[in-house]
Amino acid sequence: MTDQTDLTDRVVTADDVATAAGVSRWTVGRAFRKDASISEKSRKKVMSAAKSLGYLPDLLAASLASDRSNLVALLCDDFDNPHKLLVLERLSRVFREEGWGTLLVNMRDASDAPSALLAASQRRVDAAVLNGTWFDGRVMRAALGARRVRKLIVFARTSESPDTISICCDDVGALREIARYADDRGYRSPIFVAGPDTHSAILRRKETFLGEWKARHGRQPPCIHVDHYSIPLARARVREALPGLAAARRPDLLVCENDALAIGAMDALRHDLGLAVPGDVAVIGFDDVGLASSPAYDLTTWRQPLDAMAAALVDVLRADHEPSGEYVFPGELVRRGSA
Amino acid sequence: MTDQTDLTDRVVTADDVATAAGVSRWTVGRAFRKDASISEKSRKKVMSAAKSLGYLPDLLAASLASDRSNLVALLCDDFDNPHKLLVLERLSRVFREEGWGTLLVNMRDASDAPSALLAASQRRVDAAVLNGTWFDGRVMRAALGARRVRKLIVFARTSESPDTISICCDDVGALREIARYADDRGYRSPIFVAGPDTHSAILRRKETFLGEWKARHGRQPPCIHVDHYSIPLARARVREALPGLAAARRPDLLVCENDALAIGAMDALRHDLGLAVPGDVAVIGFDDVGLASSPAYDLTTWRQPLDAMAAALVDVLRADHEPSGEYVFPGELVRRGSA
DNA sequence: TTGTAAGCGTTATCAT
DNA sequence: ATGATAACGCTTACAA
Repeated sequence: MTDQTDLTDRVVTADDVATAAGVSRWTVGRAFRKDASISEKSRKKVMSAAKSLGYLPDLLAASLASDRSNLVALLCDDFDNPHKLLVLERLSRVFREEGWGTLLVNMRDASDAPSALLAASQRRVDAAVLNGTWFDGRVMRAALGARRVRKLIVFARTSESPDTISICCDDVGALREIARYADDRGYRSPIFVAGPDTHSAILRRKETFLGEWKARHGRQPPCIHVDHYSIPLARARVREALPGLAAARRPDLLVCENDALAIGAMDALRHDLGLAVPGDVAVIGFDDVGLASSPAYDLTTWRQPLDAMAAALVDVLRADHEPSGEYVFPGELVRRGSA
Repeated sequence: MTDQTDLTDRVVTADDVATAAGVSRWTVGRAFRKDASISEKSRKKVMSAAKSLGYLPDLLAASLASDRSNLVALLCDDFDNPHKLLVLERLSRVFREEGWGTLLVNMRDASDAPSALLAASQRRVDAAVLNGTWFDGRVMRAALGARRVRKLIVFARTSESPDTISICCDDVGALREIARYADDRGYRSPIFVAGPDTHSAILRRKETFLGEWKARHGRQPPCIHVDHYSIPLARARVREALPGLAAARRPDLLVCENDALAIGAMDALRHDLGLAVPGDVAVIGFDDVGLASSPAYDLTTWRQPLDAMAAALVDVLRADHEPSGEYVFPGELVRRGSA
């Protein structure tokens, strides 16, 4: 038996505002919606009553009733990569600008991805944005099985599944141009530094570079694989791998799958192997993280078109229908001192 | 008029599971709660029915009914600081481990903070964790006014308001020890590199260092202020500020309020001013971001006790009552090559 | 241990 | 333009 007159510590509800404004509860709701058909007079009355009572619509109740949560899940892993911070900042910002809340879900590893997706679906997120490296086809299927995730968008990498939307940088075009640039600058014995095989294959950066170089010079450059996109790990792997190469295969350039690998590689070259960058070995990265422009690294790299990608993501999220396919954006080479 | 027998694309609800399992809807609910009193037999029946139907409890509806959302809002700004990535990863991970969702709210600037807090409160978050630099007392008051935010926790800095909980590193103890270390190592003319005045005052790192140094040597070291905790900005400010100092005040050490400032300072020293670190000028930072251990910087710094701080945060969030006060943890000096 | 009634605060839908 | 009805899917009582 709730006493309507006892307002102590009770949450202010639309009914309270309605009573205060002398209108119905539904009119209060309309006043707070953009598109609703309501007279200016009513809206004013409602708004002033709402203000004096300190009323704010309850998004939880609204979500339940409307079956739209205005929540977007952002599923991430790979927090070692400094590029992640750029993405998190940008996406959480544009989501908020669009009126969506950001549900950040930290996927620990590949096996964790399906459960992360379920966690999101239990909150009826309007969409799930996957920005990570460690999920695979299984995740996609789990996601599509979770009926409450209406939209599944793979951000910053291509998707293996045809049913999903993916928004990414044109990796193939990028690596072609990087190969051309390396060739033009006179480098002749590059090595490609790649991430873990599974993810590397999806990015298609490695195969593109290797293929393009082979087309130009008839031989495929060697590769170094790093198990994780982490700066210290890349450093360790490059330190181990380089001295083992026959002298004839000693590289004059390391083309790296991303900046984390590139920075780790530079650390190894300079501080473990005593080589000068770019004097002895040049380095090219990918992402253009903040550090790439620091004078300590001054890294030639590829800038992902984050503006365009974020804008495309918003468009896709806004769309009423279920779009699908790939949205690919070009990006640009950022020439600095390292190559 | 919903047709109960038409299951096409309908969300599976507790009622469906109840029917399938031959129990009541409430028993289904109990089966999914940890503490509920339910017979093992019923639970098994329910769970197998749930599994075969693909049922998962709807957290939205649960939140509305129970008035607990199991959502924690994480209000952040200062995404330029690489330390933010450590915090985001850690907190989103422990929240998930505890069964809480993370609502990431990106505060653009100081004026944005109150509205960010309201956005969180509209989702009935169980708690709001503030991890940022740009909010001030006004935000606190706005937050406490928002009745639906039950707990307000300031993370990684002290709070100005006595009504809030704060979990932070012992900045005062840290800077005392840094001053002692600098003194012991023979540095005699340090400069303190601080962030924006408002925030700097709250951290108390600057005043602690200055005070401690004055107590030891009778004079207060000069300061350089940077408007933002950003690496490039710190670089620019140090580049401008250092040459202007009289030769007698030329520093042999820069003590920096955090690693972002320290890294920017090192860039300026080495690449703009042609000075060797630590040969000509030593540098000390604060935070121990990933970059600090890179050989390019090899930064002596203070490691915030993130483990302990995250654990304390969980305890505070778990607590039924409303704890308050400051939870302070010590951290440790990480000695590397830069000082 | 299990079932029932009464909400939680909103919105979709229809009626006026 | 506004009001009324019936959900949305669950949980907290409390009764059996």
